[in-house]
Amino acid sequence: MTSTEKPRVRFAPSPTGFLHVGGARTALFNWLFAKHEGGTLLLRIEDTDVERNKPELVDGILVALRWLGIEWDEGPFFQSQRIEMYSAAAERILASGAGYACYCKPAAYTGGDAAEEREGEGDDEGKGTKAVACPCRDLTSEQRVAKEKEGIPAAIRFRTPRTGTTHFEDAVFGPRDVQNAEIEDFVLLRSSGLPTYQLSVVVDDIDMRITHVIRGADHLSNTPKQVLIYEALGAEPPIFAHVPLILGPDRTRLSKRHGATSVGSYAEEGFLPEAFRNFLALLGWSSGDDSEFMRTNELVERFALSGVSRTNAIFDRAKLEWFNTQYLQKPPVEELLPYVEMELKRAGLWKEAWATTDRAWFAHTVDLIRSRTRLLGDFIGWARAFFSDDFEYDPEARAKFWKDEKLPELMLKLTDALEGLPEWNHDACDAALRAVATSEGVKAGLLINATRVAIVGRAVAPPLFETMVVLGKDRVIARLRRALPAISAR
RNA sequence: GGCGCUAUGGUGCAACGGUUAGCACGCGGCCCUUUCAAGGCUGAAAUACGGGUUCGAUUCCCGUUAGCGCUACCA
Repeated sequence: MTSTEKPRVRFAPSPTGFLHVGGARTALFNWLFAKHEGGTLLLRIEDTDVERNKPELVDGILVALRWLGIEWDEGPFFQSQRIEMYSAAAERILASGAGYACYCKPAAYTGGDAAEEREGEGDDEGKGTKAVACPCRDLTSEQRVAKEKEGIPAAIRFRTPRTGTTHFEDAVFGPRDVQNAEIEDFVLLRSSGLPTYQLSVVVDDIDMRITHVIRGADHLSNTPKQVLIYEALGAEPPIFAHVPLILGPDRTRLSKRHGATSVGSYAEEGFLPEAFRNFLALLGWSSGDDSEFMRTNELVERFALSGVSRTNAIFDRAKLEWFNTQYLQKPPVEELLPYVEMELKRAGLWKEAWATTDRAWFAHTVDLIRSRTRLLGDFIGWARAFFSDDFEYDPEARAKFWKDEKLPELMLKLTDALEGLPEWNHDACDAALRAVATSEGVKAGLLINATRVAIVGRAVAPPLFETMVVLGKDRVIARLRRALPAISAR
């Protein structure tokens, strides 16, 4: 890469049906880096594994990326449609002598068992040895011809140098030198003709002129193999940036056991994309100072690979929720309106007027409610009564605030007093209620709390008088009268 | 097993040889108060362990331990 060139990065997930939070963070870092540098982000689907090569498994990833607001400039490209390139590259490596045909039968990986088996057998030898080369490495041409005649399908392996070291630069982990003796003769092209990850990733990154490979640290150990391929192909390796992994609360890799692990599930739960982004950005990266709440433009402005940490991070849902609360409450309400609209539509509560004639009311109401929300679902949850007359009284709220025996009588008086109000605003309601409390010799809080339950059905809600104004006189009076029997019944 | 990476409160990050080790989430308390939030103040809480190097180590080096990753004809 020449210094005048703008960086080109890529996000290259394999199709798993959904976007994992770890993948989302990798995508985010790539995106932030590209935006910050004025570079280009490509999306590439790594579907060379036939079992994962299903179109429907890609959709979930695209949907999740769009939800996150991560847009790519080129792609998506599908490796499954570029197969010829990989075999051509493998043939070139074979022809150059940097690779060789291997006729061994594939040793299928079976998880921990295989590893244990390998340990178990040959206790005396083989233990603690360096990477062993496949016997096919040194086949004579006659032997090779014989194998071919037998019709044994060949894979192409890389002929790793037995000596020397392989070097590469990692923007996060620094310069790295690995002993070639530690690197086995890995497979480039499977006997099926399909490439392995090591090959396809390099061929594509060369072809797509990728300048910075930003990916999970789980790829760090295999990077030397890829550098070897770059060299065999006569290409300059990119700069690597391996970002630490995201772990579950038990410090193991994030998985279903830890609950929600796909970004789609957070979208459904009512998290805001920007809150999720901000939270994710801080998992393994910091701006250098103590800034945490950073709007997206600030994230883009401040993002740098030098701020990426080398230690694995644990996904902390409580902090995610805190971020969501911040993003629900701090930005201008207008930004929130579309999300609330979607939520209301989902619950079948949406009225078109709120987008037109009553837009001001809608904005004001959302503004009032959001001061005590944590998730978007709260708007149709405890705040349902702001948007619908069809709501229920929370049993706990009733038990707590409709307990006083004088309440039926008091509430009737209060309702009448409110109904007689010539003006309906915060102060008028406030004064009317306090007047009743004073003349009846009770604390205003008694009436305030009882009224809140009557008009919104909940013990937890925004300040009462503002709520009354937003709901309007007619509704408040109607709801108070409707609640009277229930209050009497307690 | 081999190779590698990492190691600051429960969690996420600061401090990149000299600070009373800072911030945020979470937790406790107080203030505010009309419920609940938000906000303000405040408390408890950390340099994994052992050796070096240095006038001085969270910081540099070595070892130990622990966690994680890789070690597939998965990606």
